[in-house]
Amino acid sequence: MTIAGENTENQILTAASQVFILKGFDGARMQAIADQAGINKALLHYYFRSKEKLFDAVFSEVAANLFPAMKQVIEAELEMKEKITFFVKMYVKTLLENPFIPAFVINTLNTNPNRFLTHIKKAGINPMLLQKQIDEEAVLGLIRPMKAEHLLVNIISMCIFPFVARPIIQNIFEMNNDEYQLYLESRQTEIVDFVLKSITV
Amino acid sequence: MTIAGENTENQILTAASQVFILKGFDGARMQAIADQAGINKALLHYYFRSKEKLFDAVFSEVAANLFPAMKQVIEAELEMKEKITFFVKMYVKTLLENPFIPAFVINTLNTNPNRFLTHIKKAGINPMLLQKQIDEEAVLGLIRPMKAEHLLVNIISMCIFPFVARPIIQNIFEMNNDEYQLYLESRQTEIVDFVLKSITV
DNA sequence: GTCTATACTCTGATAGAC
DNA sequence: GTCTATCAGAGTATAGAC
Repeated sequence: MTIAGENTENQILTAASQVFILKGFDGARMQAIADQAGINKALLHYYFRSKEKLFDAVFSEVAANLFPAMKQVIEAELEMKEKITFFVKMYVKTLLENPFIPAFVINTLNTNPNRFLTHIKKAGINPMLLQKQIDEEAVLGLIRPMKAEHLLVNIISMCIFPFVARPIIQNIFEMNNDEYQLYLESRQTEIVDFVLKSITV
Repeated sequence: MTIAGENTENQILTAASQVFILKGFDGARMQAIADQAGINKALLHYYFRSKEKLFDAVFSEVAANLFPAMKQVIEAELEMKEKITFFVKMYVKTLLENPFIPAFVINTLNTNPNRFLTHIKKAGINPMLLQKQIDEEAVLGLIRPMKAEHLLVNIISMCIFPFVARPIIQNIFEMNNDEYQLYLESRQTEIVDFVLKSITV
């Protein structure tokens, strides 16, 4: 396989990511992807047989990067409060670098559930471990007792939502783009504060 | 205008809502809407000139019901903690009755931002009022000082997110559909608890 | 591997009969 | 108002030359 081939394949994947993420599967056009990659439509089909297959390749890659970092933090050897602090900062930082990923996943999830289901292997996150730690620290009086499925979802909700509902929030609070960027950054410490205050006994 | 006409128009709007909400603008097919309404495509164009206009009609209706109830609670004459309790319970209850609306709005927001922008009149929510109340109650020591744009977004995030990320959450925590329904219901009190504990001085 | 040209299907929209 | 039939354009996919 020639070097040119490798490059083209990556070019296509990069272009496809951008278009699919921005428009979703149904809104994306093969022509737009070809343009973005600086090639023609025929070549897309040469490398990936169909639009579906191309989407799968993109989605796999995106999905693959969704959980591992999360899992690593969740399973780290840290006290819960440190873990939360670390997790939120890392997670919001990642989102700031990939602000359109969450909406893309949510969109796929809801309008093309079948397409998503073929990619679900398993998140790989073990909520039992998290629950165990919460229980232990609750006994020690470090935090209050709580269900893992609420704590984790609460935290992730607050991290992600401002990225997917941006236009609405920006409208309600009348922020311009620069202000919203600052707002998103400020949420890192804000969410940590909010959560820690809530779980402190 | 005949009664039959009125009925047909409503039939179309109902069918169109269902299809658009499930598939998004790009994924929706006029044929699917016609089938759902029990009529043919031509009649869709007779009542609404184009797919875009039909979508606008649907989206207006959905968007119109998004904020008013919210606004009413936010501007009610209640102490902040009561207000939050009332708001969360009402809001999650509304979502349980319309579980696909949030994903639909988020999808439209992100893949067809222009389409959404034509509908933004103004949320009508005045965050200044909320901030004023927070400030006043903070002085009285009823709650801790906080920025309205964080408190409100935190609350709404936690209410909405489990509805748009359902498949992922359900997968991680290995819940079946019945369990997830119970989970969603349990979040009403869970979110209230979580927030009140956080904002208590 | 990459291109141009084209086949074929789907879909939004219209014409015209009833 | 409602239907059948059909058009025009867009979009995915393929054929075939280089």
